[in-house]
Amino acid sequence: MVVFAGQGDARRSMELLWGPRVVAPRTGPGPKPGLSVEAIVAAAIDIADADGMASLSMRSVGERLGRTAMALYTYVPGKTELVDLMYDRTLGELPSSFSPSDGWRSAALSLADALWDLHLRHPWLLQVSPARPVLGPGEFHVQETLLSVLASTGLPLSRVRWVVSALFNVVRGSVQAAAESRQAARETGLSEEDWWYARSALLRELVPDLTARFPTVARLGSSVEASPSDEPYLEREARLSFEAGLELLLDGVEAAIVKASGPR
Amino acid sequence: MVVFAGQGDARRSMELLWGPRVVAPRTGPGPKPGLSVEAIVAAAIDIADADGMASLSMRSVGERLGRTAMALYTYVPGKTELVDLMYDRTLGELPSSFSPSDGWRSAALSLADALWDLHLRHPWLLQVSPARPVLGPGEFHVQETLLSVLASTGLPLSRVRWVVSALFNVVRGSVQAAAESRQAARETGLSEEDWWYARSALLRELVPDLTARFPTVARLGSSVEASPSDEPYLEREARLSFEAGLELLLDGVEAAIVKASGPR
DNA sequence: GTACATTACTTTAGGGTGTAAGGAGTCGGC
DNA sequence: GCCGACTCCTTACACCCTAAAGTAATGTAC
Repeated sequence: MVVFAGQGDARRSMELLWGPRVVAPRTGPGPKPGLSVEAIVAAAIDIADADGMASLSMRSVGERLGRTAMALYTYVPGKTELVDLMYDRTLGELPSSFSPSDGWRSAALSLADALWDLHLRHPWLLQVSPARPVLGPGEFHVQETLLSVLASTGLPLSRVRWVVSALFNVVRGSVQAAAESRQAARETGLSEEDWWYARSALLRELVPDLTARFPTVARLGSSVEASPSDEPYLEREARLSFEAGLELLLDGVEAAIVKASGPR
Repeated sequence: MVVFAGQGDARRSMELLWGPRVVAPRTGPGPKPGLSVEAIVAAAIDIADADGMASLSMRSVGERLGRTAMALYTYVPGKTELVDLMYDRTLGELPSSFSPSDGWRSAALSLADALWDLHLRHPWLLQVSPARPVLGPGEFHVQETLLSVLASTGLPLSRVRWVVSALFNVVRGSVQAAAESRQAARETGLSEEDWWYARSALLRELVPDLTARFPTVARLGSSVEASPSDEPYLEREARLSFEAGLELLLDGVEAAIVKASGPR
């Protein structure tokens, strides 16, 4: 299920997101803090990377740090805020140097590539809904990078905004397919090919009139099966879909540039 | 959180997806079934539509039907399979008549529109991950509709596949923003404008050097604030992003058509 | 008409989850 | 030396999904 974000105390959340990463040692009474927000977030990210978002619980994070679940509540208001922090810190990992010196198109391509890699390294990112903005430094960083690269097209910023959002969606959608292909293979133990084979046999048995009911899909399916490969199929497919969708989108951008500068 | 799907008994799941909607009355001993798979799925969809995926539990579905949670397990193997059924049945609602008689572009536009509407009527669809295919009739129906409309461009089917996936991703991404804007306003009670106002005030306070650190984002933000409207902002924004992204994509498709048929 | 197999449904129970509440324990400042 | 502040833990509750076992209802076969 998609994890929601950002409905707790706004000020507290924002302070956690933007506050200094290393807190100055407290000068008051009481025992020294044994943990820190950053340590908690890092542990949570480790867990999510290794075992997926389903394994992320306050208990599991606490255990990894040698504490109980409740110990975390001293540092973090709740799980949603923790997820926000994980999301934002991870987005902050995106490299920022995409010089448009070689033209906006190649910069956009390598930026999209970096985004793809980022999501594949942290597949749980895809289970955090991007719709409600977190408004943290990482998110701003990504937006700034995307916007500034696409702004070098010369298009008005208000249109660049749409381009950015479409590009982001295309990347997210296709990398999601790739990530879940991997995850599924690992979790079910079934290789993807075996899974697919079993399913299509079942389909043929239970729905004999499949090709008649969905002719175009069937046509596509047969053309696909004719060209097998050693690579995991769905993952390669996702990568191709990513590249093709991106090209399509950038062609659209190019057309928009021509249209905007053409009738001068 | 994203709901996963399809890891139970494959045969049972497929039979539920493709089997007849009205089961023939059983002939044999035992009490008469008081429920049916379809009734359960319909109740679950009602709950998800009204109160969101978070309120969907086996208990809540059972209660709505006047039964306990466990009663459902006679009809449905588990919650994941129920979600699969909900997903697939809902996708089946997509209208299918998009005649490309007025040209592929207008057909694609109205198809995308119908997809948008469908997702806005059933926002929980966006919380079901589309990566792992359910392989039910509804999903096939959507794929068939998308493919056949885009196939009328004349592009080779293998490329149409990419177009379909990119289009689907753009729709999903933008409608997700719109849906969660509504949902957030309803759940938090805070109007979106108020929410945004509070957040941006906080941002200015906690991050005084925001415009220096993220100049492009800041430039966009100021240009946006200059043109307010009575409509909910994020939702309108999402709709505009949808339309613009779609146009961009279709421009890309047009360019591909020209390129393919040009050098003849 | 009665025994039996079969099915629908409930109850109980076990192992998860997030987190509210209150009770230790620990340290600095007076 | 003690107080107050603070961190951390234990306990507890309210949910969640679902396995297992028990109960009631139904139809068939004798």
